[in-house]
Amino acid sequence: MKSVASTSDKILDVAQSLIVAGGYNGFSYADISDAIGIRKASIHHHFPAKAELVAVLVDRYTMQAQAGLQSLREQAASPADQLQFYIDYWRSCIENASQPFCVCAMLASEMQMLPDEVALRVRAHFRNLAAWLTSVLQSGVEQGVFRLDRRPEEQAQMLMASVHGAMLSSRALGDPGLFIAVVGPEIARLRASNC
Amino acid sequence: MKSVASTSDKILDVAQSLIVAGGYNGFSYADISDAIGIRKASIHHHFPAKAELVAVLVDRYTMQAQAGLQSLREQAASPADQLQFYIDYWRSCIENASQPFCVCAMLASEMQMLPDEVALRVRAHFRNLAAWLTSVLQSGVEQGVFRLDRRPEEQAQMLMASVHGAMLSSRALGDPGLFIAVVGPEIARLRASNC
DNA sequence: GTTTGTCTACCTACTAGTAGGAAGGCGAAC
DNA sequence: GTTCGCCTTCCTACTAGTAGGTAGACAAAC
Repeated sequence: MKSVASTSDKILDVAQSLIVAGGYNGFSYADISDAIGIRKASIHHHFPAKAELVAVLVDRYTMQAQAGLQSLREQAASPADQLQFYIDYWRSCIENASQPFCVCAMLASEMQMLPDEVALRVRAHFRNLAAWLTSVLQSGVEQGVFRLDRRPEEQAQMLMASVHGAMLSSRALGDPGLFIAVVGPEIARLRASNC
Repeated sequence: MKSVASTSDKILDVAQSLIVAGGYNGFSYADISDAIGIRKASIHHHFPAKAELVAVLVDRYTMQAQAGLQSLREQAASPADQLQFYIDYWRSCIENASQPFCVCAMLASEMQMLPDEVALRVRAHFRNLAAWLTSVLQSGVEQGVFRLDRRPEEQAQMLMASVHGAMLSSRALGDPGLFIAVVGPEIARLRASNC
């Protein structure tokens, strides 16, 4: 329990923001070295190979995300609030530019050339997120706050795609507000579908 | 009017499929060299710098896309069919793996580290596509085949995000069928919103 | 006294890009 | 109708710089 982040955490932090910016091939050990003032060889001491570094990074990211989503499920009053908190999290990440893209979404776009150990973990994150969204939607239906016109699994996939697509449009068009303009109506529709 | 593709077209073709697979930093002149059996220096003769190659590639892609979308507008009977043809195009690209991702969507994810000349063109493609979708939705509303609960521009952004997000999920989960499973219901909803 | 973390110094392979020349097509001058 | 110069295309051979990764020394901490 140190007061400052450990070197390996600092390495992962920097690597993560570099991946968010430019993907797997968009950063090098030299970039990390420059950013935190440590020699390249020292990074290799903590993470012998690049694929391993990114695999550990994705593991950490997935665990953080799972923990965050799990606590959302436990703390937020209704499934509608849980969904709202989830997209609000990303809205703030994008609007204050602290993390304008999901690491796993970034890596997923490069799926075809990712080392296996990384690709498997990225795929797992997508499955986890889809499962979480499905479970939230399912609960919402049971509690009568959502009215879906598709099975919860399908609706969850649609929602996840919308979130990632909104991140991409937001980035492509350089308009942080576009994220919520796209995702907002999408979740509003789940609640208001009272035909 | 040659029977075979010119060298520069072959270079662009190969570069495009390499970008679709791994993005801007995911290919090199050596990769193209290997693929079409020409020396690296010869590629530099046609495209002196990498940024220029990709800029020309995006220009070509955008022009092809614009031409295709334009002819869709002119040929397909109703706006609903136009939309259906559009997503059917991508469905077949993804299912037969001929082009499992949009070049500009791929590049958009790397926006932050793209050379300006490329980034500007990618952004233009997003604007063009959004404008086309807006115009199709608008016509659909006027002809009474669509019933939107948002302004056409907003609905177009939502649809575009859905398409790109569906491509990403499809790739991340290695499930080509997921694309249509996500996008299909999304456009079905535009037609069936007869509350 | 071994483990941990960092360093300097190095390696090989690859990156984008350049210099300069050979081979051939083509139109004009003689 | 052949020679001339220009242009295009491709080549070999090279550059400077960067990629991921390694070997081994050193100091502090356990």
